[in-house]
Amino acid sequence: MAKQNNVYKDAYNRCLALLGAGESLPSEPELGTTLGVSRTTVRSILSRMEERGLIEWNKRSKLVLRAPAPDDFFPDDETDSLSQIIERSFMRRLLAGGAQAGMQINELELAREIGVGTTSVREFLIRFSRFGLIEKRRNSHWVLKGFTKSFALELTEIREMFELRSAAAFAALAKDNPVWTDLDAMEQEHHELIAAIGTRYGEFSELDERFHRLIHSASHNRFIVDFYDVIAMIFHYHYQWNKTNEPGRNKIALQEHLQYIAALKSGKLDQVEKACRRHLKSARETLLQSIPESWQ
Amino acid sequence: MAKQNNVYKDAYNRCLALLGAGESLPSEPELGTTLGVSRTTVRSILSRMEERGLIEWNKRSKLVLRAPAPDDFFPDDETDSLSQIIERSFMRRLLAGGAQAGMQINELELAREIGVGTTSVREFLIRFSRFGLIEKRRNSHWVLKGFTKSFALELTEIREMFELRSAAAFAALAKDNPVWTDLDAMEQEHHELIAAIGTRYGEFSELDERFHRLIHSASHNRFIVDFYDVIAMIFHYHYQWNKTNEPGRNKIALQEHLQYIAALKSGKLDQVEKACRRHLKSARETLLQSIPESWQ
DNA sequence: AAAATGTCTTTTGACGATAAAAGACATTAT
DNA sequence: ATAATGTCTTTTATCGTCAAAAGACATTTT
Repeated sequence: MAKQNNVYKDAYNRCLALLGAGESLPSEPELGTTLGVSRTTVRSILSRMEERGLIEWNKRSKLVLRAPAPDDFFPDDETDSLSQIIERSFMRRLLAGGAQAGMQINELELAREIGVGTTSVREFLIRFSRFGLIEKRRNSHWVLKGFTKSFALELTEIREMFELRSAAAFAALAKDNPVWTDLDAMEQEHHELIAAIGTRYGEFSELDERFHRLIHSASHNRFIVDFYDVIAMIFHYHYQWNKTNEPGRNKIALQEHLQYIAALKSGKLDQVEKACRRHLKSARETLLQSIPESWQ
Repeated sequence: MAKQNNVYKDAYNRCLALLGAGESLPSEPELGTTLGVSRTTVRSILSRMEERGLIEWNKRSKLVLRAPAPDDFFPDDETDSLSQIIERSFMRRLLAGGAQAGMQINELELAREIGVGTTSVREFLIRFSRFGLIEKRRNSHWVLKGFTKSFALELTEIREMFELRSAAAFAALAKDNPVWTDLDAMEQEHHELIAAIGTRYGEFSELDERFHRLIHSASHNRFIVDFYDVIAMIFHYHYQWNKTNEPGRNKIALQEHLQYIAALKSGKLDQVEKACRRHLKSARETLLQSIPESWQ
């Protein structure tokens, strides 16, 4: 097989959600924009929907015949992109413990075990290398540097530099800048999540990422903005890894965010710095706690 | 063709330089270490040297028969790695002017024009993306962000943050740390280069990179150290691009380095900061001047 | 016995091929 | 005349393949 049609399958599943709403579907270009795919893929989706009796399709008219049933959806594991599959598989091995610093990474072996071609694994490793966890030996294997304490410290050092600077830039933005509206909306979301933290604590991770990305965007610096990808990646897996007292930790973080937001709104730089430092310090400590002692 | 044997050719050329010196060559493993290649490649090199009558090879004895002649060397363009070829070719187009921000980058077209496979071009673009000059649209083309003024400003902003921090860490290192010896040697090199700046100004670029990398290494932070790759890459092509008053500019930079070195040795943090700031400011201005107005 | 050599196996680097997905252009509908 | 559709071309994502290069192991030399 040359290429999986997961883009089509994923877009098809997302398109099923649009069926309930109206009486008929919008035009092909509009659907393409909504789903983030080309018209070619939209037309494949519409073809299948017609075949499965979900819609009646005749040129511009796309009448919805019935609501989608559970078995209309493609299975979740068929909608993942290859790079997601490889990333998950790779991170599972990395965090599963057996991964010692200095270990060699074998492209061919990885590809065989995951069941994909070597090209995809190579490309993944090249993209992954910017996270600072692996390193290439010229004309030879990759070396695992390990998810160690010093990795976490180096990562958070940069994070703190970048976020302090971004926060200061944010606080200095004119009050008519649309980011303040975004911040207000997020503040509201924080209150709602704290109120229901007992059941909704799992939603913290996503809100946390959106909040910090908003602040970093104020730096107007692509290197700072891009670096948040590294942080988000590490924290994403860290959250999956360390579940001890998750609701409690998340509630504290949310409260720190609220103080941080208040400081930003006040426009007082010393308060912004203080609130930012406090929050980043506890984020760092949480990250450090999740690294097993054995990895030093 | 599956793979070029440029590793072998490059190592062969470098190995020819070792022939003049002694009466016979060292062992295969030792040669491998010296040349940075495997024993397999070393043995291919020795085979060819024997065929060409350069050495007499019998097991451990590798007697040198004659000094290498100019036509013993492989042509320079056969010793470059594919990624170097692609990088040069890509940067030439980028700096040749026709490259407007927002332009699409076509993998297939690039591959055809350079005369290489698409896989190599894809891998190059993925690696290159960390320089912040291009961006990928999912399932689609790459977009050129352009070598613009704002790119230069974002790059130098990070550079200044990282280098100020590294310089402070450097100045605080214990006096018995081996980096001080390296710094002394480099100071000497600076004096020598300034004395002969009229003819040797072309050597500045390499010394500049070594000097700044030494300082960054004191940060003990992989993200700071790795970021110097981005700076080095941009300045490498910038130096090739902007040749106006090169000896003069380089002399000034060398003198700034000397003040910077003196400040580091003094251990006085305020002086280090001042010298570092002054040098980075003039480096930034030189970079900005080389960006054509038309690129805004 | 420690290191070097001879021989063989495995992995990396790079290519062409192919289905999926994007995109271009002419035609048709409102 | 603007936008949507039908049709066709081009590009991207991924694979299998193969030579170059690395690496492993047995054998030989000092």
